[in-house]
Amino acid sequence: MPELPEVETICRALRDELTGARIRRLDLHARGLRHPFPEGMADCVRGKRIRRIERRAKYILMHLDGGDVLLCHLGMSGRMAIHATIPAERGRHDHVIFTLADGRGLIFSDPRRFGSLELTHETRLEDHPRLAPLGPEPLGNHFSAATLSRALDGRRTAIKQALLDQKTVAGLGNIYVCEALWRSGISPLRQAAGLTESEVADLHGHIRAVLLDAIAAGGSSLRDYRRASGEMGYFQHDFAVYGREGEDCQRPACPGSIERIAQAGRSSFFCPRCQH
DNA sequence: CTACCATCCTGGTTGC
DNA sequence: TGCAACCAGGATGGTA
Repeated sequence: MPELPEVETICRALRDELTGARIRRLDLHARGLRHPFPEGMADCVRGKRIRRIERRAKYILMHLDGGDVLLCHLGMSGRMAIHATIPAERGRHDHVIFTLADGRGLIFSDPRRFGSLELTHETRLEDHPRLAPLGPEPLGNHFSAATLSRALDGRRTAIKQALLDQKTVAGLGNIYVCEALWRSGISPLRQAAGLTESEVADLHGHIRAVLLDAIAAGGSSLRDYRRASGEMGYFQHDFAVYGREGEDCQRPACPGSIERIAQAGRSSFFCPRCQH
């Protein structure tokens, strides 16, 4: 479910609340979600302190004592919530429960079970099969108009598809791709390699801008997403196109209305009047 | 490379 | 009101 801004919002809250906390125990109430939980994960993390929490693409990385790293992906419906105490009754989709030494709980729940929780080590983090293929962080220094241009070079697939591909740039999903393309005035149907240099430069800037705007709003709360504190994000009110099929285009003086089409089985929302 | 398909699951919404 | 169809923010591996 969550895309980069939602994961970033959750990550910041977890970082504020959990850095330095010690894990008393980890209880797994499933064999795994998208992937099986690693053998011995609960034993490995027991008693360790959470040293540092960071985000890579849509993954939450929790660095523990000894260099072990928990790699968590929320999939489409995953939630991470901090509780002052462990609730007496386990929720239907609470698959992973961390009990901290101070009595608090961190609960990973995921109705659709597309999320994942894996264990690796700092020394081989970048080689991890989930992380190794990822493209640059869109808000990082290695993502520039030039690197985006290079990533799109020679790709005959639609720009919509190319941007959803995590190898092009990491962390975008359906919502923010639609929004960035609208802000850029570029049709999702355009061939990726066919964008002009100036269009790529616009797109690069708008990808960053829409992500920063969404992070500033605490992410977007559609069905499942909540911040780690349980609060909603608010960026869904600022969508220009996502989920706005039939509504008037918000671009000043544009008489168009938002259309929805399917690309590779996913919905694309755009204004055919001002996105070329 | 590319397009396309299926798959992992559950739950909310829509339409009859 | 009931029920079935459809839809969903993702990632991956297979096929042609």
